[in-house]
Amino acid sequence: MLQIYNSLTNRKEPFQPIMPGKVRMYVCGMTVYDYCHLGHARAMVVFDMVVRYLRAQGYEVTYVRNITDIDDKIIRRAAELGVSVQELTERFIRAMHEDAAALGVLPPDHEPRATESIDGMIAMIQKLIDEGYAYVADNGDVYYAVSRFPEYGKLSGKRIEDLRAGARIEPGEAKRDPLDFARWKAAKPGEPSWPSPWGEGRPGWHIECSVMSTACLGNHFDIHGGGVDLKFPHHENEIAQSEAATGEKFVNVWMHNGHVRVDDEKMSKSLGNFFTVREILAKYRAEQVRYFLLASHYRGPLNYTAEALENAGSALERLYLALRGLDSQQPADLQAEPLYYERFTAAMDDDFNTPAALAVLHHLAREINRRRQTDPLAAARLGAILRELGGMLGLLQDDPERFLRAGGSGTGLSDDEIEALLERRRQARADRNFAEADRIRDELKAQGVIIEDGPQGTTWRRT
RNA sequence: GGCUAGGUGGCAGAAUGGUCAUGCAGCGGCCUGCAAAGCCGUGUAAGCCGGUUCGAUUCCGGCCCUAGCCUCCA
Repeated sequence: MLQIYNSLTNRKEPFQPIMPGKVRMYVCGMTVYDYCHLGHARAMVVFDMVVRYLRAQGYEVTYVRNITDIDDKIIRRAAELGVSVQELTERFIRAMHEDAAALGVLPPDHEPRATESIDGMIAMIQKLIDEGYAYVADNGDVYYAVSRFPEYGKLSGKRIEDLRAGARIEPGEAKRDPLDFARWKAAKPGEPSWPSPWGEGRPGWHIECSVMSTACLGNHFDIHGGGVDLKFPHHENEIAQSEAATGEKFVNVWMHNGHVRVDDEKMSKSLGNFFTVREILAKYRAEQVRYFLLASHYRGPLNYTAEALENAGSALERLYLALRGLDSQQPADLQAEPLYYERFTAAMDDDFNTPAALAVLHHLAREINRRRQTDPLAAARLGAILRELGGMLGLLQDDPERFLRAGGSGTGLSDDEIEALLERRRQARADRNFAEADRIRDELKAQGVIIEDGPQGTTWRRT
């Protein structure tokens, strides 16, 4: 039975979909004004893993991940770069899709954009005004009246009094209460704007997620995810808006992934200590990065270090080495070796414990290596299971030989050149000229090629 | 200051009231012409102080420390 840690109740709960066999899930995507950094990548990979596992367990999943393509930072960035808001957002949406694909992140079923949901936002804001949850201020802004929603703070565990003590009102705002937040911002000159019953303007943050999620998934759905930094105020405000507007419970299970850190500090744009996915992929293999992201539990912090990335690469290489040379035509019969499948499932059912699930993959690799000489058929069957379970994590889907020969760092030698050197070495070994054979091996090693002499001949891989 | 996580071996990182995590690195052995890969074996642990218990890394309390949120953020 799948247990998921619910941020709303702060404990693990058995997962019960609203509609049997179906899961409706929404995850907050990016605000597209720059390239994805590793923190964004973590969120994408973590929830991709969740979707893959749910599907592998037989659930029919509808997965929505939005794009926020209008907000203050986007407007500012476009102005800085001297391009239109649309040019800017298109550029970074394309980049985000490239990064996601590289990391093995499947496209969501729906990817709504804020700018395509303005009508829905206006409708929801109007509803909030009609119901008394929002008001039009003197300056033309529309604010949500937090005091009207008694359950405000239930997700983040905050009390309204505490929040009010630290809250402040920015110049130019016309809130009745410091906690109130803008739902519609009156247009300023030169900014993108849309017509509304309250005049030209643009939506405030938070409303787009309430609108896009309920539009795609209904007023009440199963899972809502995002980084922990969105818990407050973003998700708190989403609940306040959605439940006030629809009168229904919004989301059953809230899932929050932990931060990526650098030197024990949160990786973030404002601290400037971030690494973009592009920078990282220039140095490390995409699947290695994915392994790294899944090698610690999704709710915990994840420290970014070169050592950890290299460690992930070695661990992944071990799994591919186990798969190399096996008969890949064997079907994956998970029930044939129930021990591994049961342990894998037990790990994943425990709030998506991917580190424990990866340990099961390594147990499989060891068993394959033990048996590959004495019982190749059994080894191949275990290999099929290893690939199948790896697939549930979005790993091990590459051809092992291809993966190992590709290596991480580029080498100057082409495949043909390597093969030619290996042929010369074969001859040298046949002549028992080991000095020459070793010289060629050292030459290859200097070029980043590791060779292995086995019973079936010599194999090679790039480091 | 308020709220929330957490402090595990050389590093990363799980589970667990008494027995193996796992990976990387180390050491010994096997295999190999020598390597590599692999297999076998092995060492290293639980922030500090109390308490509960036959027994605690695991439960409870206090303290110390770290991170996050409280303002834009995945």
